[in-house]
Amino acid sequence: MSYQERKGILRFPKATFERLKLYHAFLSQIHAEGKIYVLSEDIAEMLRITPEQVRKDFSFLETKGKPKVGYVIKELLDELDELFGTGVDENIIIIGAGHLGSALVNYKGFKNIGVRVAAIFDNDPRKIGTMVGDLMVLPLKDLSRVIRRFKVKIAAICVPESAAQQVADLLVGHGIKALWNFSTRILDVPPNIIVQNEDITRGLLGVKHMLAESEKSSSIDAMKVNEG
Amino acid sequence: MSYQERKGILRFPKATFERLKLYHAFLSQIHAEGKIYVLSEDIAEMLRITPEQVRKDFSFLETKGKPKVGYVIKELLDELDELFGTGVDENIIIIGAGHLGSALVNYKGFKNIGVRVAAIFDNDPRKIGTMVGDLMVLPLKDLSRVIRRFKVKIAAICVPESAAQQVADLLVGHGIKALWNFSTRILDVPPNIIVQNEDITRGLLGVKHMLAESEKSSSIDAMKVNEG
DNA sequence: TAGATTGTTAATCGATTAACAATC
DNA sequence: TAGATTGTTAATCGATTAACAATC
Repeated sequence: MSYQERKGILRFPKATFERLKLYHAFLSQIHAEGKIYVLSEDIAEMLRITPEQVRKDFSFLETKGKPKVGYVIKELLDELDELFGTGVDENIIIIGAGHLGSALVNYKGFKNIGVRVAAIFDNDPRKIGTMVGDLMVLPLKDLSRVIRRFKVKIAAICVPESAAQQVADLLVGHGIKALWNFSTRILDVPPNIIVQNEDITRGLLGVKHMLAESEKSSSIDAMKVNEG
Repeated sequence: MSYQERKGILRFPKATFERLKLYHAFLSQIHAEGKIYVLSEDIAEMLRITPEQVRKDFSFLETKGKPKVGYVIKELLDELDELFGTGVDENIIIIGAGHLGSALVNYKGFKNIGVRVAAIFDNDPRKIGTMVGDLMVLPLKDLSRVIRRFKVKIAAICVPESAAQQVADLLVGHGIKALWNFSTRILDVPPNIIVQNEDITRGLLGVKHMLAESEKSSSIDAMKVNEG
């Protein structure tokens, strides 16, 4: 029985799921460094959580550790890879060929999580036809064709805030299921559409706040914040 | 008594603080559209939470609403602006003049949250001296001078994963207090250093997972995920 | 074996939801 | 006034932490 099938039954607490993504990142890292085993203590230290939390989270997985030895990194990683479907490639499109859109096209990390950029779009005639990385910038009229051809379900919105809602409407109209929103705009879309807000200013607001706090009191814990 | 002073006493639950950032974004939006009042119901709908949650969160603020009228948008916004210190400018630096670093330099949203990019650095001789937006790419040897001169506390890490830890060590060595980490690397830094992980692949992992879930069951709620 | 580490259950803590009185 | 909406307290739910037995 695969994870896909089991998932309906075996559910993770939301908080656990968020941390599983971090474990995945850290485990990939130390696996690449050639490490074989890892202790809950090692993971906890890097992620600034407790070892108990790590073990509790892992108790939702099938991988088991050995007392005094820890967990086999590869085993955890394989289970998480299957859980996150990093092997199953998903085609995404990017709307907006500005700085951010271009950065995404050239982003190297997608292959690790089973994501591929199928196309990039813009409505500026001066950008259409130019190359961004390996891709030629397409006009929005090609949207429908590309979405159908590559079975695209996820679209990244990299347009100015003023155009974000309009673009979201257009994408939803063409059957896009999930919006990866890099604009600061809070999007208004039907409830069945997944929205992942990636507005980076929000992270910085938190940092500014923590800095202000730490300047007053020197005893600060839990200052490592992770997205997710 | 200002918020800065009060903050030590008046604490927000962490979950509330995260939502306050979203309220701030949404309120900015409708304020710009010229709206004067807002109901907890309106906010809840856009943010995919409940009106009760909104009112509960607002109960930690000083701004009060009026039954049947709602909240004065400007009043909420002013309080949140003060709370987040969006008026107090903070200088940040960017390490890595690749696609992402350049996108950040050109990012328009910083001014809304009181952040200014003071400089961008790279160690590639071919990039040093070139212009990125209004800034000239500086060599890392200028780091110390710039940090002191602009009282920089926050640094964005936009270098490849392989260089991220090294860059983090360098920055911490120069007195940087908060790392805004765009690499996929989980950084190992002293506990008094604030780390905000902005690795975007993590958001996409969640989206892929939700898509897989929604393909099995059609009754899905809580699918709008916000960074924080 | 003794000591270290895992895995799990129980206790605590924090966050959300429900209920409802107050008020416009 | 009646109805809608806020603000707050109490009840529920979920997540973290503590405790500790199992095991290598």
